[in-house]
Amino acid sequence: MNDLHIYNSISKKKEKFTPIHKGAVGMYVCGPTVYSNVHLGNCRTFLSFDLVFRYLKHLGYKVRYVRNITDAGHLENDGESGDDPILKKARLEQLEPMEVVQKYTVDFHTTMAKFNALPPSIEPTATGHIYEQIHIVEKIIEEGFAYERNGSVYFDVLKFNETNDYGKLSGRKLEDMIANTRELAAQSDKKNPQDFALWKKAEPQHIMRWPSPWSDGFPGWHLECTAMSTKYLGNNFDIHGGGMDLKFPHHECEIAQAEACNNTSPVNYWMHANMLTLNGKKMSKSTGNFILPDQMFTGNNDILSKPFSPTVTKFFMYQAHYRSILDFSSDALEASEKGFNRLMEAHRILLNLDSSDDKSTIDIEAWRKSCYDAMNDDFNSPILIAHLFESIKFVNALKEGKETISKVDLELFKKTMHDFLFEVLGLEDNTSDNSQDSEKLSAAVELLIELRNEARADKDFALSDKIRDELAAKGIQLNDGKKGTTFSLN
RNA sequence: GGCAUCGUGGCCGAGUGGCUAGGCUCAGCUCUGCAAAAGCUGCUACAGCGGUUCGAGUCCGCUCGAUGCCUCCA
Repeated sequence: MNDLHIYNSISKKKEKFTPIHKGAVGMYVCGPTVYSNVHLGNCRTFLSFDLVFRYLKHLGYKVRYVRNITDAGHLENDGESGDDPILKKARLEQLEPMEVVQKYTVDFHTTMAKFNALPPSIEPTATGHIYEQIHIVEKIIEEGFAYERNGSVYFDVLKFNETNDYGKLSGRKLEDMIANTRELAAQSDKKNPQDFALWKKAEPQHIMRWPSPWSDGFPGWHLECTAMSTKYLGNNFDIHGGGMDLKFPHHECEIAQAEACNNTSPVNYWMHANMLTLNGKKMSKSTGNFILPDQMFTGNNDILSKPFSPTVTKFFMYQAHYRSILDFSSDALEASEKGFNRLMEAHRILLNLDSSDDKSTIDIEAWRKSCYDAMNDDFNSPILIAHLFESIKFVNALKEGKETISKVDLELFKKTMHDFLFEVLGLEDNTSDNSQDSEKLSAAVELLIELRNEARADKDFALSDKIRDELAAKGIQLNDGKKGTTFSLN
């Protein structure tokens, strides 16, 4: 079916992808914490995994894609006085915590829809899986890898590390971590600073709380992902993804929890998407160094020279590999937009091409293979896009009759282009919508083109240039070609 | 301080040790009444220093610089 290789963060190597169950893939991706609008950096990660999801499906796999919504309680810091960002926001906006969660979950969904990202197969919430999380804590205690203190339960990292390897994902050694611990005077219930909370007792003012065998409280941050991934995908599943910044401690803790609980390594392929930077620094909610998707789409921001559509933004992101840091700038986006428009124009020309020959003078099969080779090499979308650009040369040569193509090859060409542009990359050609309004506009502009051509025939260039320039000023550009004049909207 | 990643031509950005990535910009040409659009052609770079090798952007070492994680973050 394929020769897909995936870079596995835990082995730091590209490995041939072999799913646990033939023909099916289980994939879990850490979703957003819904206490504010998702910013563009958040979106990049989800779009990276949308590409993975789409390509796996395109290859014919039956994919169960689980992406959680974190709607409860992890703490801003691990100290006793930690604040839950959702609660904090609820106070700030004078809303019930679940109103905050609802508001930003909706925002997340509408934003991802604008990017034409596919919804996951299952989108579970932390608050919907309290029972499962409590159950895991009980099991970890039973296995002897957790202890209870004053109503809270902590994972015993040192104990775990005696029999397992804590730090194998992030490449850390526990002894180094201990050596580098800055002794913060905070009076903690933890035995060791490296331990992390599985269950936290709620302070009286903490609204989001659930009963448990240890206290009225809330689950630790890392726990929900273990609970929900294993519930829906099994104790051992194929792919776990997330942002690079979650590698440590979040994913490390997930491995520890799952191994402590189920005595098996939870994930076969760990994938980490790299950061989107702004001014050379990671986009981040807490530092304020970010741009919101809607600010991009409307142009309502101080960073960019003009608005950019969701599909252009996505195309820009896919021109870099998901494991590379990508810096965000107006120049880079404008370059992408021009390239994107050229690609879409070529695709429209391709759709109107006919086969006039039995023989092909271009090797579509080889080109098609190079597209798959690119994606099979750890989802290398920039290489794929380079090949798509290469095909523009074919399209133009065919259009001008410099090359020929057989009927079979032409169909294959069209299908391959369509598949990669729209199914795999999930782009949208929004430059040519066929709404009724655009048909009326088209009729009007066609009339002006006709009048202009009459003026040109009469050598009345003052008039013909006026029509051309005035339309251009309105964002309607006339394109004079050999076969007549067409127009495009800017 | 610890762990890790990265440093590619004017800009963005791929690169499995040996063959032109690609996009944007720019220049020339074709087309055009002139333009624009489109097309074609051109632009050989890999932070620095040393090493391995017949051969290194690609491997190793050092130096410089940047970033990420080590506290919530995609």
